[in-house]
Order: sequence, then structure tokens, then C-alpha cells
Amino acid sequence: VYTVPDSQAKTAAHGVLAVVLQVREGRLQALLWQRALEPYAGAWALPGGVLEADETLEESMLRHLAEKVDVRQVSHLEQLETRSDPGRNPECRELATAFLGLVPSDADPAVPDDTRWHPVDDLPPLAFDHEPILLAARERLRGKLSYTNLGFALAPETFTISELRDIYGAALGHPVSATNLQRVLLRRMLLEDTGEQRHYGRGGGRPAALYRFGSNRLEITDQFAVLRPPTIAG
Amino acid sequence: VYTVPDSQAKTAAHGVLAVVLQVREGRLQALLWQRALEPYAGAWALPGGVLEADETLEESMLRHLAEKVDVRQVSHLEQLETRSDPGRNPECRELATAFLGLVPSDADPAVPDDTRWHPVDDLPPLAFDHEPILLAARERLRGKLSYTNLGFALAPETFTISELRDIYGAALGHPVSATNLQRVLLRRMLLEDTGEQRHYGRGGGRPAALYRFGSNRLEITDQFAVLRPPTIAG
DNA sequence: CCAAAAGTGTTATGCTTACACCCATGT
DNA sequence: ACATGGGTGTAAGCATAACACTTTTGG
Repeated sequence: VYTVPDSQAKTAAHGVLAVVLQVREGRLQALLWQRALEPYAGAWALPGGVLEADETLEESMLRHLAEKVDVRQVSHLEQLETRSDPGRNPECRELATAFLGLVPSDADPAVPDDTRWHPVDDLPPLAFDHEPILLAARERLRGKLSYTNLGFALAPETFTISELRDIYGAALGHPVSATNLQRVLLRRMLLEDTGEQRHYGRGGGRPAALYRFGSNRLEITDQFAVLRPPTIAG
Repeated sequence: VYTVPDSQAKTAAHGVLAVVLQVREGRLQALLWQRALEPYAGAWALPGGVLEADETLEESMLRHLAEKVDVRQVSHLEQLETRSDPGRNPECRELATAFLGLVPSDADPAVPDDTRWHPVDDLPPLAFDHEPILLAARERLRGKLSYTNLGFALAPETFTISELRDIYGAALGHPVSATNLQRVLLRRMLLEDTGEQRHYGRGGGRPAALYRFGSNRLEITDQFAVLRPPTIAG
């Protein structure tokens, strides 16, 4: 019924692709590089490459990403869908596992000449099946901003609530109230007050408290939206 | 920077694995088969097989599943993580893409001799990395029962609220109130009243209304738990 | 008439949004 | 003083959980 895979036959090349997102200039932007060769010459593509024999997908993704950006600036990396349509690459059969990578808004990594940041709501034509992958990554980010602490991966080490409000607003695609954002994140105990203060704009105004996220690893903070377990009687 | 994959080198076998879950005898159970050969002889494994050259992962998964159960009884199939640890299979390098498959509680598919249903909360020793995959699948199911209409995939075509309560309770792992389950699902307009009635147990009691799910495709019903867009003024 | 199961009415609670208002700083 | 942005107080809305109570059947 189950046979040991025959490593000669039936195998296909396996690639990795990263949807690297960052809030830059107040907009959610994705890292793309412009293809010089066919297929899809001139179109923009997600950074990625081929999986080697002795590495995991995650290791491979970080390795290929290192050619595009300083990997230390990638604050979060998680696996998305693996694409397998035999026709997705017209040249040869190739599977690709997509990842969501996030970069804090204060980072400005050096990128190669062919590589640029593009606002996600104003994308150029993309190669292969990269556009649905990119949009799915954005949906994943938007969902997780609501029920996890994933904001840490988009925010600088320390920040004011106003700055965080702008980051959440750009990522979610709708205005966010600083008042309510602060309440939600403080109630969930995701933010720590650093005790320091800083000014936001040029004009006057009360100086803002500087916060930081208590954890820099993904945590689910609102698991049971409904159908919670019964409260323990007491 | 990006090279066309060399189909000769660096490729690994690619497999698919299914975590097939069903509520049977009031418990959430998974379909497993017992390995006869090394490695992991005697241990239980998730059904699956090798990806062929001309099929997608989803097609391959359904094809391999057809050897174990009647595929028409699989009411939902979705992709989970792709596992890639080079040492996950001691015999050879093999990637595996895991799927979550769901079977309605009234189905009783014929299964091969080496294959059996096992309660998820009382698992035998599993081969390879199948145990974390299985447990992750259960977590995915539990999450999606709360914020999607995924109950349709575990429930029979028509059912009483009591039957649905038992199904949700088994899948979620905690008691569910029929009263509140009905309110939640009706408010979200996921259930349709068939107009028919049926008895539940042997004893007396008022006959229960028969419901059905309005849609048999996955829909997200409670997308924004928090940080919703502002209500349009009016 | 009574037990059993289904279903509805009602209340309490908690989280979120919305908005008014006070606070602290620069000019 | 006054403009500007930061932060808190407070009320309203909404979904859910909890539970009492009514309804409908079989024995």
C-alpha cells in the first residue's frame, strides 16, 4: 500500500518563495525583484530559490533571503501554502513553498539593484502565481494582527502608541484608533511601558510614552472567539 | 540571482499525508494504518503516498486517500504544513505536505485490513513526525469550528441540534451547550430548518427539528474578532 | 400524570467601539 | 494664551454564556 519513495522517478524541483512585508512610508509594501529572463521577463517576482538536499524549507528560505536583505532584520517567518500546479512554471515542474516574512518598520535593509519595495495596494504585474500568494500572505497578516501579538514583527523595538497605530493602520488597510489599540494591547498584556518618552511630530503636544512588546515570538492571545470552554465553577 | 531549477540535482521525494478526522462513537478519531515494514514497523502512520509528476498535491492526496476510504465521503480537505526536516525519514530525504481531511459523522467507509480509526485523545505510537502533524491538524479544526462554518464537514446532511452539540463537543474536547450552539449558528445564518422532525434517544421527549448547513464550502463567518473597520457613519 | 428531551425567555458579563474631556508640551 | 498631540473616563452596543422556564412527546 505504502512504498518507499523512489528517489529517481516522479520527483520535481522544490523552491521557496518569500512574501516579505514591511510598513514603509506609511504603507504596507512587499519586496520584489524584476525578472530579466524569460519566462515572465520584465515582470516582478517574489524572492526565493531552490531547496538544497541538506536543509529544511525554513533554513533554505532564510538562506535565499540573505541574498536580498539582512536576515537579522526579518523579525518573523512563517510557512504559508505549498503551490503544486504542474503548469505554474511553464519551463519545468516545480513545487514552491511560500513564506510570510516580516520586517520592522524602522529597518532599511540594503537591497540589490533589481529589487525594490512595492506598495501592496498598487502592485506591478507579477510573474508565475506570485500575485495570489502575495495577497494570501497579506490576509494571513491581517488575521493574525487581530488574534495574536504579531504586531511585534512590524514595529520597531520601542514605539509610541501613535506610531503603532500607523503601522497597524497600514497593515490592516483601515484607520485604527490609537485609544482602542492601546486598550486592547494593554488588556492583553502585550505591551510594556519602557518609562521613557518621545515626541511624535514636529509641532508641540504632550510627549508620548514609549512602549515595547513583551514577547518577540508569536503567541495566540485570543484563541477562543466563541464556543469557549465552560468557566470552572467557583 | 534566480536560476531555473536543475531538475537532476538537489531534488527530494515529495509525499502527501492526510489527517482524516471523524467523530465516531462520540469521540474525535483519526484514520491510521499500521506499518508492517521498517522503519517504524508496527507503529501507526497517517495515510498518504508519493506525489506523481502530473498532479497537484490536492489531486495526489485525494488519489491516495481513495485507497483507504471512499473519497466521496471526504467532505473537506485543506492543506496544512509542509514538513522538510532532512532526518524526518531515516531512509531517504522526503518532503511531505500534510492535509486535514474531514468525514461526516454518519459515514462509515470500508477501510483496508491494516487501517483503523483511533481516538485522537488516546493515540498509539506514531511513525515519523506524524504525531505533531496530527495534533496540529486537530488544533486547526478546533480553531476553525469557532470562526468558520466548518461544522458542515463533520455533521451529517441533516441533524438535530443535540446531535450537532455532540459532534462539536467531541471535536472541541469540551462540553458544548445545545442552547448556545443553536443561537450562535442561527444568528450567523449558517443553519437552515428543513421543516422535518426526528427523535433523538429512545425515551420520550419532544421531537427535535432537523437542520442542515446552508453551505458545504468553507466560509469565514467571524473574520474580525477585534480591530474591526470603523462602522460606516449613518 | 410524570419523565425526558427540545426549545425559548431572560439576565449577566465581558469585550469592544465611540466620544467627550483632561493632560502636557512647544511656540 | 493657544495649538497640538497624548492619554483617560465613561457610556453604549453587541455577542456570548448561563440558567430558569415552557413546550411537546412517550410511557
